[in-house]
Amino acid sequence: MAPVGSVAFGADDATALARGFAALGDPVRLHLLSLIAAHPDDGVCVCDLVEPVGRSQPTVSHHLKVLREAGLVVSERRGTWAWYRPVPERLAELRAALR
Amino acid sequence: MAPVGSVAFGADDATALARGFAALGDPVRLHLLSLIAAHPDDGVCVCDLVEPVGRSQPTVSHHLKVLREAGLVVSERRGTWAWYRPVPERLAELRAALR
DNA sequence: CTCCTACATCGACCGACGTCAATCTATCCC
DNA sequence: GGGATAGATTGACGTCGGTCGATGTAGGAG
Repeated sequence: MAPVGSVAFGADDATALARGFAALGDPVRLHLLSLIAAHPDDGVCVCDLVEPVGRSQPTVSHHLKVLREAGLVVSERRGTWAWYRPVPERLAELRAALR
Repeated sequence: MAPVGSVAFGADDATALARGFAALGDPVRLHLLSLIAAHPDDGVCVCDLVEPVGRSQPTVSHHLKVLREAGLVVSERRGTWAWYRPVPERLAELRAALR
């Protein structure tokens, strides 16, 4: 992925990157991501995310969807519960763009 | 600044970080920043930014203001023209948060 | 099958955002 | 001063995004 400092900067790259950064551009989502990234291996149950961020369950679900569609996290169903894990490659991708 | 993966994640930190990432969450601003960051030393004249991004002059001015208020760039007047330079420390700050 | 729980989706509200035309401000040149 | 140019600001418009209550869906327990 082309870094921000690159002279050549395609519109496609910009859109893809912007999508990722936009997902990080909300305090609640940043908080959610920090909670999820704190458990990279086993992941985190959604039931443990609602209370810490102080938002309603639908709102949390909405933000998780944004993070999912931005490729920053992945979800997995374990019985009744949904578990979320971070996608470190995507984080590295965005980090690499900030050079 | 606390990384995303940190357990302790203050609301203030989250807001400050989100502000920065939100500024990066738009293709036009990402494009502008890439053009500005391509000349870290002398900076770039606004007159050389309008045409490449394909937006009106007021729109470009608006996006530059967002980047400025997010701390990602600084502006300086040189006679009739305004020159913008990147703030690498701020970029590093955001990059460091993505760990 | 029925009830309960966990999570997603829907609908609505409202404020924020991207965009441009028009205008204002400041600087330069004559 | 007067005119020209660069850039910021304003105002308006349409869209997007965050939020919640209500509802839908799927799995577990009995």
